[in-house]
Amino acid sequence: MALSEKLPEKLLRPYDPKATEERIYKIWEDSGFLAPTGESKPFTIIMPPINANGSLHAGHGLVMTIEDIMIRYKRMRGYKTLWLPGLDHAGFETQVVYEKKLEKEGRTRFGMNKEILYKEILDFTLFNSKHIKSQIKQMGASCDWSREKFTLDDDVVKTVHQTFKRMYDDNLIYRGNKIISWCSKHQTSFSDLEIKDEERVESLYYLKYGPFTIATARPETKFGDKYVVMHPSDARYKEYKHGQKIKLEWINGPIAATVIKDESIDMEFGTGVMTITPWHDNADFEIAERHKLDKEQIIDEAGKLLPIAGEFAGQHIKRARPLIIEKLQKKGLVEKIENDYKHVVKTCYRCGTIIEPQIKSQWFVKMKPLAEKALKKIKKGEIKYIPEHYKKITIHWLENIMDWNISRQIVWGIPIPAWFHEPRCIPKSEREKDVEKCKEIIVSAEEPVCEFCDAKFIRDPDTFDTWFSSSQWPYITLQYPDNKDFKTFYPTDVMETAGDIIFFWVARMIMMGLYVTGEIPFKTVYIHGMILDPKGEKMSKSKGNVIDPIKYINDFGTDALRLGLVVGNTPGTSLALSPEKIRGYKNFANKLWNITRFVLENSPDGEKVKGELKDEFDKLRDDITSDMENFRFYLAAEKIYHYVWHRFADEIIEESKKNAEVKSSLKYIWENCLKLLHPFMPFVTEEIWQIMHPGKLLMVETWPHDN
RNA sequence: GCACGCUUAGCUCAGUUGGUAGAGCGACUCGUUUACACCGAGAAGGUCGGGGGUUCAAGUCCCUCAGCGUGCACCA
Repeated sequence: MALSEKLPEKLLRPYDPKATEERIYKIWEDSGFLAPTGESKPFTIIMPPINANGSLHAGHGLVMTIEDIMIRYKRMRGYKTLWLPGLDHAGFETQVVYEKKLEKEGRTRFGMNKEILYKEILDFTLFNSKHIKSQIKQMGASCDWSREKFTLDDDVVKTVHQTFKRMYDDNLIYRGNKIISWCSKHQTSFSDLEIKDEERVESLYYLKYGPFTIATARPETKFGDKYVVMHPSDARYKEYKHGQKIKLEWINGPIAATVIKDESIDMEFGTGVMTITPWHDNADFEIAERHKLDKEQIIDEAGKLLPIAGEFAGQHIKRARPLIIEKLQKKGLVEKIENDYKHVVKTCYRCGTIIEPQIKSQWFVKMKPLAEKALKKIKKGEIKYIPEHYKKITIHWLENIMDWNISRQIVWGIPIPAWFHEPRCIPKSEREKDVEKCKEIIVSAEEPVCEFCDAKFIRDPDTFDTWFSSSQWPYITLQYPDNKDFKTFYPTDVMETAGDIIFFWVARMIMMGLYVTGEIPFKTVYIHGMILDPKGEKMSKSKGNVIDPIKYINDFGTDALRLGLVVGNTPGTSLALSPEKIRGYKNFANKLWNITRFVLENSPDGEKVKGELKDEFDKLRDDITSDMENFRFYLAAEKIYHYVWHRFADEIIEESKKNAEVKSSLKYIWENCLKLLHPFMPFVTEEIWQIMHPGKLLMVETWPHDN
């Protein structure tokens, strides 16, 4: 009988992803199987929340592909799978994107009403969220939309506030007046991780400072320098005593300098003598703290000199430097200038502006106690890292961790629930002496009332570092502490993310998870590599080589893109993605289509495979299953690809044309191949399954196993 | 300065506990026979960065050198 008469008409034409993918996704969504079902063992992945300030990029495409592969595999293995999607307000990142938008419109955030600015960014974010979500669906992500979370949802903010209060009460968060990293362009402080080191060649100025010569790369900070520091055992300066005062002529006239002896001085550098600017330099700040020295601000938050600079006051430091040198030269205070001084400057990771350290009152998290708990768990191997060397990197970072500044001077973020007492108490007439009991700081989401006086509390205008809330993502999304989801799905199974946020996010999630819940937030960390452009270069907007994954989907179909992203992509290693590679996998999707046509036309139902063909397939199945269990998706994908095309299609089907027994085995093998392929190429395999088994879903078929 | 990673076919990369090198793409030669030209058959192409060591056996383990990349620290 000519079975082809029964074939659906579309099977007679090439496979058309555009006519298929959206329809198939809808079927999955409507099926209810995107949510966890059944009472079996759970398998959980919390999706790294996607920044809602743009479009999906190739890296996101990879996240969606790898996580979906894991979820689909486990779902077919019968696990109660939860893949929880989320979107990120992405505090500073989004604010920067929005500022650029404002700039294009000829506007600026400075001077804007804060509420209006917040509302505008919120609208912008919500608009982007819709777009991003539809792109996540285009990638075929079989995540549970009924549990979707946004980092500014009320319950998220509530938990973040609770954690802050708990840590404050536990003395793990403190208000510190310390030296912090300040970006004068973005007008906010940063944590150490947002600072990028950049090597530059600049001038090193040797200046006469009374009887000494000091070397400096930053003459514009030197106005307030009144301490001259040297090593206690430097023989060259043994005649000068610690605390000795020396009168000398400086930039704007005579000053009295005080000699300080400190062991942190490198006798080999320059002349072995330096002056310090504690307000604008980390090392100088430390020296000043040790010897309880005065600290004076020289540069304001916009990068302009303060009145202490005399005639230079109000000038931007960039412009002022040559003028200051000119003046020093006129006064005969410049001994020499070295123009090839190579050193590293700290810059803002977003705009490259040189970071100006400033002393500011900010909130800090005491990291040492948190890191210790995390280190114990990681060293014991309770969290598995793939690839493993990320474990070493994490341990190294945790062992040398510094306190974390979580205050940001930006509008777009979760407000810090802290209130400061008005500077002056307003005594309640009848109990005047109670005023001494007034609390300076109260941590509370709602405005507090002072019990002891009539003064008001002023809200901390700052917002949290976005990573402070992100680091709580696993237990927040599962609605710690009382929700059934938290009890069922925490600790989660896999955290799959990019290597560049291993400290920003992964390590902090471990610390916060352990602190708040007492348990690790995930058992395995899977770090994927970066996606590079076809030439192997990092994609960036400024280089103009950013690849839009949606373009690839339009040109070749999602399944082809997914396979292109996963084959040959070992964890932690970068992958150059080229259209040629993806085109190859588009052809493969079509190959599946044609195989199906041949199988349906030639192979009867119900036959099982026997003998060598069976042994061969069983070995492949076991091999691939083992690869899936061990996160070797790049190998599993390649193996099934190779078997289907070059063994099953090229040889077994050809053989079946002459051999009836082989022919009768085709359908059984093919159906099992489709199952093995499904996690990688969900759309085309599901579409084929719908043709072969109308009304059934491949997504929830059982993964091939030993009978 | 310290640490980590990479170096395998023209290109992009695999190679899981050591067993005598693979895939995709590209280039080459054929080919339309029961699905598929978004195809098939065939052949070409590598002293696995250099050097040394362990071993019966090394792309794989150890040492060393070089190049590339990344992270961290110091930085007057």
